[in-house]
Amino acid sequence: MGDLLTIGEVAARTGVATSALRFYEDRGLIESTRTEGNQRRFPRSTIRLVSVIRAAQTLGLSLSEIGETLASLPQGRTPTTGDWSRLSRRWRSRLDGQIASLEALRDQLDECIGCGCLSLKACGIANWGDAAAAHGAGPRYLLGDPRPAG
Amino acid sequence: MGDLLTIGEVAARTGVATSALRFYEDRGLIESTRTEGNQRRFPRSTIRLVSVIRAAQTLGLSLSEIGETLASLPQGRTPTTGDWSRLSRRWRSRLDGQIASLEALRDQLDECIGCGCLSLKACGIANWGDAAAAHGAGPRYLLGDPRPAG
DNA sequence: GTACAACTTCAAGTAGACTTGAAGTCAAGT
DNA sequence: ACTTGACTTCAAGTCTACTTGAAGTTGTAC
Repeated sequence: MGDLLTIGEVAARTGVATSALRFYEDRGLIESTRTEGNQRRFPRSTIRLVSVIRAAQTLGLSLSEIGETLASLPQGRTPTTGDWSRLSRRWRSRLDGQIASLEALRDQLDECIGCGCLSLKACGIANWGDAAAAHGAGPRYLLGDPRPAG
Repeated sequence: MGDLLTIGEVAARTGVATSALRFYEDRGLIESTRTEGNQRRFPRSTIRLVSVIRAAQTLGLSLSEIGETLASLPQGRTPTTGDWSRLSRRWRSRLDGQIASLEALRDQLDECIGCGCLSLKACGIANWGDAAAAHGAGPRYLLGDPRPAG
């Protein structure tokens, strides 16, 4: 009723499971204070923060990347209008890059539809594989994984 | 030298690790014959097939989905020009959908850049979280996960 | 003052797509 | 023949992002 929310309230308002919220806290993405009885209490701003985290995930960012970005905000938390704007702009760039990747793939696919893929040398599909391989082995992120391997 | 390749040769030509190729075979995505000494020998067409598998992964398809699609090809393997065209067209649709999702997200982000995200009610960012939550819990696929949960 | 939902921690499980390692076999060059 | 690199199988490990379960504690409504 003050401006502190229980983990269940945050879960209800964000649609994110309490287990996920504890997980986020564990990873340093969100923070809480504790009651005398050791229960978590989150500031209201956590709701917005969780929304931002979910949005960033939709953009393909990993939790650790999101954490780094959030940690780089001036005071570490409770960002200002300008902070949000910068964040939005940064993610917008990433989004643009992803869209561009997909469009390139679409163009290749269009060529492929035309050629029927019977000539490996002529068809772009052969190069898709090569391009993907250039990123090295390991778990693969979607959309031409712009992330470094580390 | 004939038209049969060792697993190492397929790996070298596709950039996909031998362990991954064995994994694909295990999942029924590719097939091989065996030498008398029990070593795998792949037809040349496997190179193209692996390229297609990688491309499909870039589109966000899971290996099992890719397997289903490939299995639905007329004789199970060695597809014709028309088969590839149909595949390409199907995947092109998916690609278009993904691009549309990202563009929608970009539009929301643009609104957000304008509003500064200080008003939860007015800003689209609050709805990103809601939209994501609507997909339910569990491992999340990128790009508005168009896949069913099963 | 007690019932009961909601909370706590911690360990283990899940899914997808592989990789790594162990222990042994095959193929090709000299 | 023999070495050596490529191959074999199978089990277990890796990574991300969580979920599930067990066993116990807290907060609040009645």
